[in-house]
Amino acid sequence: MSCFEGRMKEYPTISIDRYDKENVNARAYFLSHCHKDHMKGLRAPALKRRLKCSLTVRLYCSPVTKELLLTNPRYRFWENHIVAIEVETPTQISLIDEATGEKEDIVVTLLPAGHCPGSVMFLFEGSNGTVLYTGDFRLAKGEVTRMELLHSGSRIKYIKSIYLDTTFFDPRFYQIPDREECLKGIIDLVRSWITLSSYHVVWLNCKAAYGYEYLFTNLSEEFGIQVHVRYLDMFRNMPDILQHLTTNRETQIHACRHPKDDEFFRGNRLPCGIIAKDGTPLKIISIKPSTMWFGERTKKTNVIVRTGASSYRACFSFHSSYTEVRDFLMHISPAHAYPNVIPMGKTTEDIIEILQPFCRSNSRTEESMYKPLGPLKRAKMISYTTTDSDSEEGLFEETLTIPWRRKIPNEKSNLPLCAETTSDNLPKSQISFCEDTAADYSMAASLSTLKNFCIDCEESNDDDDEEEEEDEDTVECSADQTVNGGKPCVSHSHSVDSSLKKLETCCNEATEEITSQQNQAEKLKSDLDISKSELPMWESFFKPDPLTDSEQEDSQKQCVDLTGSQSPNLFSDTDNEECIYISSQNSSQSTHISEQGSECWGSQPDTVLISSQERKEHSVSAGQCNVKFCDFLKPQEIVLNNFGKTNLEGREQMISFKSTQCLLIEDLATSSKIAAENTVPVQQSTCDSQDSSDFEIPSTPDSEVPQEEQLKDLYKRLAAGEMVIAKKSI
DNA sequence: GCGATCAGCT
DNA sequence: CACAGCTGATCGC
Repeated sequence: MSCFEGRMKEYPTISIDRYDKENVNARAYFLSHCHKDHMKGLRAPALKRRLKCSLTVRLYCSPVTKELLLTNPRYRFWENHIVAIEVETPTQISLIDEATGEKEDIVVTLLPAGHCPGSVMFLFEGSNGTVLYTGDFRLAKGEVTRMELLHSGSRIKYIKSIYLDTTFFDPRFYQIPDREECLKGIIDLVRSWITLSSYHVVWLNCKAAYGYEYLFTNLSEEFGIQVHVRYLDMFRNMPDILQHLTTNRETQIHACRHPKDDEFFRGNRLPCGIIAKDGTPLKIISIKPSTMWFGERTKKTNVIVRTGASSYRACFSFHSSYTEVRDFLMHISPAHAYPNVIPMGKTTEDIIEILQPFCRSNSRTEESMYKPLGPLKRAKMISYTTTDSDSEEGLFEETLTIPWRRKIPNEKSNLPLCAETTSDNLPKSQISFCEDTAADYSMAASLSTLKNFCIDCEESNDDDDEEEEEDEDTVECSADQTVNGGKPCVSHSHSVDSSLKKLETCCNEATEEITSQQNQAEKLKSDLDISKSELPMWESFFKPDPLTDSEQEDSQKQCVDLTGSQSPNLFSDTDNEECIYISSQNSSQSTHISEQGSECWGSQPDTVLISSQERKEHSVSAGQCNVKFCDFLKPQEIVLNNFGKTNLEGREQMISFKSTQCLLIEDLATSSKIAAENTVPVQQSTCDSQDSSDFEIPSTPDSEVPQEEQLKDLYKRLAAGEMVIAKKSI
């Protein structure tokens, strides 16, 4: 939840995402997206009075946010005071003090934030410097490098301050599976259920908030079935979303709400109360998208976890993970960073301190001043337009001109369409977007988080939440795995020996991982055609601990039970490497939850883990993932290459702790002028060949890659809680 | 009656 | 769980 008070130090006469108290008197208001915690005071009497008295004050937001806001009758009074600004269109705004006539000009640019429909970041450029307010955001690693308007030429603009979404800037959320992986997990689960019969329906237990549209539209496209929701009036002018939703209850995918929907579900009824026409009871599973629930889990990182007889949790996040935020912040490298979200039990100062190492102006000035200033990666071979006349427009401002697969929902179909995969026809660019190399985590940051991480990844989860169902038993850490900052965790006791042993194992594994990354990075440099499957995966840190023999037996037994004789191997979880990966080749022919299985669920002992952990190349080749990133992300962010030069550079930089490159500090006046002149979307063509330069990895002069022994020593010292100080090698 | 705030819940 | 948002109780205007 946002704790941002509404005002930025640099531009205190404007208010963002807060409209109470002193914010009422702002010269201009900004709204990043339509979530209630960013709308505090937005319909309060004080603000209504202000609007009546003022001739100049306006609320600025994206066109989609304006639409969503004005659809709510309670906010309709804003109609004549709200100004929609096109995304990625630098726009000058005059901030006028109505009492004195004093005027200040500021250029604001809205940048897509990938949080929910209409969500944006605000980039402000004016006499007090360039500042970025991120609102809430979810951007994949590397995406920031492709945001042209954060760059000047090929270099990142000098950002004086960033006001940052720190919701998951916490090692517990070190890595969250990316959007397409989560989506794919859900799609696979939904497919496995609704294809059993027309009486099999899924209920998406989503909280009433904007942000799940991406899920609904993709499910709808995948299966050709509209998703039942209680209301859809807010999307009346957004055909892209509207066509995938329905208020007709006769569908197999529901996202409807009812105040007592959990009670309904327990009674095997949907919140909307729909029953089969012939009286046959519907067979319902619930899928609850969650992030924090998964953040607490350390043993399994599967994107889908069965939590009850017919209940599942699906990993789904509107916010960037720790590594995503870190990547974003490291690329921006602002002089100052302020958190918008303060976790319980922490103070703003605590978080500022954590953010400080990623800023330019910290004490280790020279080291931190060295910044690769990663060149802006431009989209290649993709064109898009703002004036596309087909029905794509409306929601996300701009539209890809390249076609993506589109299935028209079949409203009348009673039987679910087991959608055939057609991604083979897709240009690869559409599905290979935003793969991470995973090799580009910075060494130093990894080192600095290792200690926390080791502790974290072992943290206990005596999670006893979830439905009070008889077979409830999510497989979690056993007591002897518990380490918490060297102290026993509250819920479990354990021996110090076993803790140390675990820690040591963890560190050894980490060393191997880091060494592996080193080698891989070297290999990357020499072999640009390297297969991505060979890239080291930090996620392997999060791999489940090997199951005990009995657990394995249970797991296998359960898998067989559930799948019957159809495809027991699908459920093999014995190698502890990949959990259950359902390939596109066989998933359409074999279901992975059998009818028979479902009827036996009451006696099933453990959580069933489904899908996930597939390597990146799976998500590319499997072709099941019908992702329309453009729904949330600007087309220019879709690129064909994925090896993050910036991050590799950053990694190298951090390995060698060198500081050789100057910062480009932009002339503010020039910057403002450029911004003001660019009142149309910046679409400069990249005449210089980015194709090759994106893959060039210049080595830092005199850099020195640490040896394994050195790293081991570092880890030992980190594990022992010692302060590790990097030697400057110049 | 309405708004603000908080506890409780999901 | 602190995600985002509801409901209901209480208090003040």
